[in-house]
Amino acid sequence: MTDRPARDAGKTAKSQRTRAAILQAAQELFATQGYERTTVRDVAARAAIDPAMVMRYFGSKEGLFARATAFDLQLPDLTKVARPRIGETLVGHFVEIWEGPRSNGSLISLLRAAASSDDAANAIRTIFGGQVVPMLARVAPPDELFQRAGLVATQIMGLAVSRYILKVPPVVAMDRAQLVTLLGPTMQRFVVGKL
Amino acid sequence: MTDRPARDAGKTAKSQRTRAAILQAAQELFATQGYERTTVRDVAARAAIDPAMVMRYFGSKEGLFARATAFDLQLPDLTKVARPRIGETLVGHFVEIWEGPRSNGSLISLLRAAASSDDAANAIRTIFGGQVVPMLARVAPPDELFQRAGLVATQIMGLAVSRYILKVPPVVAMDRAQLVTLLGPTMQRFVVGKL
DNA sequence: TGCATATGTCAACATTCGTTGACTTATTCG
DNA sequence: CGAATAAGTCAACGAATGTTGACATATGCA
Repeated sequence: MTDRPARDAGKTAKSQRTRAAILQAAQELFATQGYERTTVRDVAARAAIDPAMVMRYFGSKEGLFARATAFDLQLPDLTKVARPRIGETLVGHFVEIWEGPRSNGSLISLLRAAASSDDAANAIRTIFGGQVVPMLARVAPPDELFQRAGLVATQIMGLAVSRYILKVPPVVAMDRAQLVTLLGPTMQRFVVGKL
Repeated sequence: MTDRPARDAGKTAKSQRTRAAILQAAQELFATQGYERTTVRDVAARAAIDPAMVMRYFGSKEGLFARATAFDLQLPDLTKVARPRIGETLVGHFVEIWEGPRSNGSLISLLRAAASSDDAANAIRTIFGGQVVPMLARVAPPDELFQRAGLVATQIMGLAVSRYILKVPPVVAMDRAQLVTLLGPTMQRFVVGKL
């Protein structure tokens, strides 16, 4: 016998494609409808596969959600950014993550889910603690680091909520350059300015 | 026959009490769990009444939600506030609404629900258009009114999301006075400052 | 008191959901 | 080729949900 211990693991190229299709459908639906309103059947229909395949590949709806919302912010090294432009850089980077070509709806999915799930909220806190705080630690005053990180969170999350979830008209109407110009100074103050 | 056209309308004092109990239970649950995860049975259990009573008094779960999230921001008249303190006043007012003694979880309920419901998101947009914009119109430059209202939205909603939904630790740790001090200047700039 | 109306209880409904297991088809490899 | 394994299909399950209607009880008025 061949020593293949694993059964039903996605090995072939074809399976990778359907797996990716499920993942993409899930990301789109989670991002636009949140966790509860997104059903396994909806995901399967959009991916044009059988609902049972979702279970085969991801174990459960929660497993699928965990995979669909795993991502890396790829935050910049702020020590390599001209100090007066840190605020603008940060705002631009987040908007790029949300709207840029490589964007999937991951962060927005998580944010939507966090509204009714402590697990999702905890995932966002982990991202902040593990990615945003370390980034700020390189340029912000150490004794105010967490406070400043919290302030950054309020502005960044507020932008995301207003623009992508609540869809507040004037916020939706702003283009990326405007967002950088208008929110950059606030961000600058939160990171390295006088509080 | 008596010409009473309506049947089963809450007329007696006793019914008003149970009606209020249902409403309070609903507000608490909607605020902490969001719309989807809050079941009619949960509300009934917390109010110590029968699930059928919820339907009798509010028609449907959606009807209950609509009643539980109807509220008035009671925003201040900014023309009576010293101009340099407008920002601090606004931040303090919102925190008071959210945490003060007369607070019910209405706004937070709506915010949670908006994550997965376009109707709820639209309700928040209506509140902004009907209450926040008119308030700002009395002190903000008219040609930038909507843009400034949008910026105010990003900061206020961001604070609410970070503090009450995501529960970002440093944001939760700040007391009201700190919030006013830290976010006041940003608010000030968004309302009457140089953009 | 006695009738009418409001208030509350109970059980059941139809539907939808996540999940499972048996089955069939396609693919790989000796 | 032909056996073994992966990929995909199908029908059904048990549980939970919003909602309904029949029924029982309490209350107010003539």
